Amino acid sequence: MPELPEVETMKRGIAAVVGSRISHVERCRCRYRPIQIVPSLSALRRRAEGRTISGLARLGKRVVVELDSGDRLVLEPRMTGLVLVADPPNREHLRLRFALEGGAAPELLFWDRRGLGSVQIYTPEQFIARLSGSRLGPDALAITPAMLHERLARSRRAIKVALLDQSAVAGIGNLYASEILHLAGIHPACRCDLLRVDDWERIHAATIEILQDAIRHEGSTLSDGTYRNALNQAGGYQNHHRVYDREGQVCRQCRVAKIVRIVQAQRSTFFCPACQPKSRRKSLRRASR
DNA sequence: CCCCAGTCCTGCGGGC
DNA sequence: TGCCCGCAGGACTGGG
Repeated sequence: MPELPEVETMKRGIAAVVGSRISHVERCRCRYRPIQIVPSLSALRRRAEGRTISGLARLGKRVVVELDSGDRLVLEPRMTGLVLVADPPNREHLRLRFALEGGAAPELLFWDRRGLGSVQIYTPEQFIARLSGSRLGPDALAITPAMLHERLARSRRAIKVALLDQSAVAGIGNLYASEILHLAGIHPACRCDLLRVDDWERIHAATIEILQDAIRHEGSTLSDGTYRNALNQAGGYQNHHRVYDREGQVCRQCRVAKIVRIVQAQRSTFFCPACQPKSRRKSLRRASR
């Protein structure tokens, strides 16, 4: 579930690892299938051990650990992965341990309950080839209204489905796509190619506002409790959700309609039928009555 | 190229 | 009480 705000919170939470030297990389013994390491555990060890962490970045839903060699260590939590510098929720799902020296944090941990996450080590060239251009779009907090329009406006897909396309814009996942469209007042099933310029401007503004607000609250920890920050603490944004996981509850904006859940591309979408009408004309007619 | 369905994985909750 | 099934949705792949 970690999307841009959760991954940004994880990245900020591990700031203490910058300047530390990675003394040892250890794949934890556990009864589950080992998580994917690209290209391999031995390559990760060879290229990371002895190196100093020179910086941290985030790209979409990935944490990027920059090494003094120029190599980039990419931590990709996917559904249930966590990046920690404190004790993880349990030991049994701990996947990878980076022992550190010379800094404030003794270790950097990758924990993943479902094991869908992935860890990669890339040269600068490999990093660009894998994580830019046609593979991964601009980060959702760096994109401009014009870029968003350019990358999505010709698509015939529903806007909610298109916002999940990481090659168009990186960082938005299933939860925040619903939140963004509610703030923008746009029905999630609207076809991208039927949206107008001012619709894209509202989607862009809502994207920035929702993601920044969620970062301020350190992300969303849903009822399954999986997401935690780098210190194994829950986020707070779940208490501010406009629509996500609120099916049947009254819309916090209009205070009249009830939130509806639909399925798009095999994923849940939540929206308010009053605040997000299918066509603008209908809502204008309603407003003028 | 565009888009969708299927796949990976584990934990949990509902139905019987 | 236990077992089975469906669901959760990150990214990727194969195929229409």
